[in-house]
Amino acid sequence: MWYSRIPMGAKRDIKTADRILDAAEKLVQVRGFNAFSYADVSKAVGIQKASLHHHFATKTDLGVALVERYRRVFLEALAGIESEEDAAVDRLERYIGLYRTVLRKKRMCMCGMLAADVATLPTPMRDSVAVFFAENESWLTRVISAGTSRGELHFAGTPASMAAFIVSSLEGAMLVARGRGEPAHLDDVASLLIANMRPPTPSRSAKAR
Amino acid sequence: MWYSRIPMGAKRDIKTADRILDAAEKLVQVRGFNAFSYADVSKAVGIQKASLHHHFATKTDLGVALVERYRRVFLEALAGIESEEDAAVDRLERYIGLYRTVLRKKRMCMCGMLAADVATLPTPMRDSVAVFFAENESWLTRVISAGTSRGELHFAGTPASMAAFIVSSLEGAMLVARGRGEPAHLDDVASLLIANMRPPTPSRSAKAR
DNA sequence: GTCTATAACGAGATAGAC
DNA sequence: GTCTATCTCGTTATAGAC
Repeated sequence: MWYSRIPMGAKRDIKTADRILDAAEKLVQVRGFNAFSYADVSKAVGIQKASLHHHFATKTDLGVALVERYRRVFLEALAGIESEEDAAVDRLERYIGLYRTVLRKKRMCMCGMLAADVATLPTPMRDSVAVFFAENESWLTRVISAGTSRGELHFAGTPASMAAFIVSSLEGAMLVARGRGEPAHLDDVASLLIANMRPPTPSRSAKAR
Repeated sequence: MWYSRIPMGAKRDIKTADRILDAAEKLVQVRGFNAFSYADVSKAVGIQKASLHHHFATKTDLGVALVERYRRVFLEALAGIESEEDAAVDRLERYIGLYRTVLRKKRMCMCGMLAADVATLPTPMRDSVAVFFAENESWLTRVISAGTSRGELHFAGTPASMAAFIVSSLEGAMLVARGRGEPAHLDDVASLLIANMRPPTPSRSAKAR
């Protein structure tokens, strides 16, 4: 009896919870945490409002689950990049690609969005958002350190400060791209970012002097 | 009769409207457009909710007035910088100072905030936000063009693309600073930004090769 | 121009049947 | 696990007295 009910029930539960998370994630990325409601999620998932509370008792619970899943998925993507690319520039291009993919779906980075909403967020969500940025900078610092020591990158400042700089530039580029209504803005910023980190090519740097 | 009433009435009207705008501006910069209410403004200004509607009939009207005033004040600040500083780097430092001042008050750039809320904004607000960024980039492009032609700046890319890059970096730095709960983040990004735009000093660039 | 009072609606959340 | 029904509160906005 129990052995037939629990696994099935658990499976269904997980699936519905994920569908809720998917819908809520999109809503947060497009509208922000304060501008979506259980009614919106209800419509998107095709389930009644009250049923949502069975999976996520409060909006805070839903929000915390949302950020934690986002962080986990992002970290997995970073690990994938590191295993697939060797050159620092290629790794950075792939990193930028993550942002591009989000913006192409007309969304903002979820944690960038939540950073704007930070004053109104429940504390556990706020903390998790801070960790997201710390994790990003930490990964980038490692990639950049390896790149500089191999002479693949060149810039003023430390790898850690450049890592922080990259996160800010890309988050800002997404934000401004939305504000200007011009998705291509992110591409322009990304190009310039990479261009200014490449080691000087003897033939080209002639123009500067 | 009319000559004594109209000027007085008009004066009082403007003053209250400005107090409302001040309170609402702060609320938008801290919480976002969807996370503040007429009740919040009412409390801050010390006037009843219904009275607010006399000055700004709808929240959309208030929002449009808010962005337009913000743009105007910002443009005046930019004009002031241009008249007080000559060197490109000094002008850029002063420009960055505008962002620093906002963040020190624990606020986000209003248009950066509204860029996050863009999907939920009434169209006239959205348009005005887009113009804010265009105006910023246009001013920066002029400053950077002058700086590069005088040899005060050095970087890969065009003045216009660097202007867009600077706006994105600073908006992103404010956003991430809030998300991380570390106001100093903006200073770090600003330092690196300037450092990577300075022309190469012969003695120091020795380290690179 | 400001007030009190209230309308009309949507939010997050709960109770309890199935 | 999902449903219907309902509660309570906060939201934007209006009516009309002063």
